[in-house]
Amino acid sequence: MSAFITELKRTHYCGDLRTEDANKEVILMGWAHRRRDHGGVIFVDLRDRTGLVQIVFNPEGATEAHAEAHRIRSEFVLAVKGIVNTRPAGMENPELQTGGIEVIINQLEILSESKTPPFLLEGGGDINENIRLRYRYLDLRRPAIQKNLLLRSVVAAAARTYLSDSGFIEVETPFLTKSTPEGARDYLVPSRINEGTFYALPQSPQIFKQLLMVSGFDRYFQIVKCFRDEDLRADRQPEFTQIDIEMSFITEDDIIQIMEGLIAHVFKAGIGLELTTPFKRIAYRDAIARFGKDNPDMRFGLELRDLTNVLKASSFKVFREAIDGGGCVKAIKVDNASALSRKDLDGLAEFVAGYGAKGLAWARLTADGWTSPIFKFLTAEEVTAINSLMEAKEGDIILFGADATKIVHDALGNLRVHLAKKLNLIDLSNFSFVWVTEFPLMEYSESEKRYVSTHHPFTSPMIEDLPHLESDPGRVRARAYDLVLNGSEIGGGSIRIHRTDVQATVFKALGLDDETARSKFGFLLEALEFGAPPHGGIAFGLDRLIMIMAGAESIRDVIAFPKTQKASCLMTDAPSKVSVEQLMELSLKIVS
RNA sequence: GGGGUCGUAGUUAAGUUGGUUAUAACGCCGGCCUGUCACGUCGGAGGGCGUGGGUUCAAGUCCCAUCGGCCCCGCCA
Repeated sequence: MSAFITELKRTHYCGDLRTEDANKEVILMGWAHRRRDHGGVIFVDLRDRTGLVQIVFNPEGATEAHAEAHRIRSEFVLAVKGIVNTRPAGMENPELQTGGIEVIINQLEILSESKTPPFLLEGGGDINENIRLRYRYLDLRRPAIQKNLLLRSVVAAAARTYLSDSGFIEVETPFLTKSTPEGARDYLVPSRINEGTFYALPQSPQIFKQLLMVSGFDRYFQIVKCFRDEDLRADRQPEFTQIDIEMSFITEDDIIQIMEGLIAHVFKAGIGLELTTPFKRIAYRDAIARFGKDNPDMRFGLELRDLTNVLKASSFKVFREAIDGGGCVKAIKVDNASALSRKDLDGLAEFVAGYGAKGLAWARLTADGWTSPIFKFLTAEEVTAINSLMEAKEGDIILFGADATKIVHDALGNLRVHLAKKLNLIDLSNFSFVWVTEFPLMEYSESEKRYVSTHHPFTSPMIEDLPHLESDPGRVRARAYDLVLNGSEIGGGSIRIHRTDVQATVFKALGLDDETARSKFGFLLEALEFGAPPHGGIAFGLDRLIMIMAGAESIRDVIAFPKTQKASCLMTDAPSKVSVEQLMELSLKIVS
């Protein structure tokens, strides 16, 4: 039996050895990735986080080590001592970084044995995710995931360096804080000491970072967990990490410039890519008009074009009713779309139905003109006008959305992305950044029958729109900006309100009366009365940023211990029931 | 709350219009093999088809319910 305690001290990592290390005596520690027993000589691929190296047990020489090596199985933990050997000519493995050498072992200690792993660690990601998540610690041994977490660490470190060097101070804000009425659903934590009351986990440190500006810290940052009790998606987890930033005495342009520097810095550090700054900018209004979304993916065309004007007088009922009802008709054009079959077009109609569109009219341009189910409903002039507006030519397909404006934008905006993926129109090596600006300050919520903040209630209105704040709140634009990367929102922020009177007006427009505003945000309103500097900030979603940098398909692949779509952890089995005693301490009772 | 999809040996999958002892590959166990690197080779073990009902002479295949994974809508200031 092995001692399970070794006198050996590691001298090298497995993946670091090169031909220059030939003839050195090395001591390695790692996991047996794979074993090839030839009856005589035994090869083992030894793995640690740096990679693989082949170790060799020869029957002559180190007899004891060779005998012990027969016991080695997958994922056994080994300590080995041996001599780095340049591989015999023709025996190099170009697939391995260490493929030029191998280590001839003269001492082996099995530090830990392993049960047969429930899945192979070398395959791709094609193992059922429930198995991977249940044995997450084994899944995390896979090089692909390790690489993602390493990238994450490098990017976080680079962000800290850049921000520290730019005069930002890292301050921690509380996790046990106060529930706020606006925004996402809070995760609640019952207070034992104060019976019947609850803390909320922060959706973001928003208010605290503003208070730090009032305190005069001038530049703050924090790489911090945030919590939102909402349903999950491929790019959304209930707990996620933000790079949270706030600055005083600045304007939008100052923030944007410094943040472009930050993003460029972390891309260089993380994946060695030199980004070109400044990034593009687009007003919210134009983003919606051209791309149907406020997070436009600008790596490809397929832009939306507005046909409402030329179809105003159309007798085609579907267009007519959409326009008369205050909606619009828009279209996107697919160049040389012969690849799109009739069946594909039906599939696209089904796709847009998911966004509330009642149908998807289309027209295929052939040598003889339009092939289209709606051709007979349109006049020759209308067809000509559409062709001209769409700049359509033979072989193209035009796809129409006619409905309430929001539905048209939703349907076509998402269809645009769907088509680009389907038709491989996206250059995956491209990183396309764009700042989206001039967001509406608030939007009318049908469900709540009132205006709600587009970002949050502390966002400053644009000065020139201030006069409309009470008369026409929907018209007021915000001093807010989102950073969009490849169609994904990776960050967002704003210049905040630093004047009590403006804040009060905004609360009022949001339907928050004085009393409610005082009880929810009294401390902030009060703080604004004690000399608040003009300030603003931004927060980046670190998980999403890493996801895009790593080319990961799921946010779970860049988080060490993620939750499933039902917000549970398959490894720890959280959330779980607690004892009656625990509930009693908290004065809680489960009623359902 | 809703839509879609998946669940068959440890893993990944196949399983025809319901029909005898449920296939394969990899992995695992054992034998042989001194140069492989997804080693090779010979042999072997291993599941009753997520769970619970139902239809039927007969269910992995059909129906209902339920649990779980994934994708999406709603939701995510």
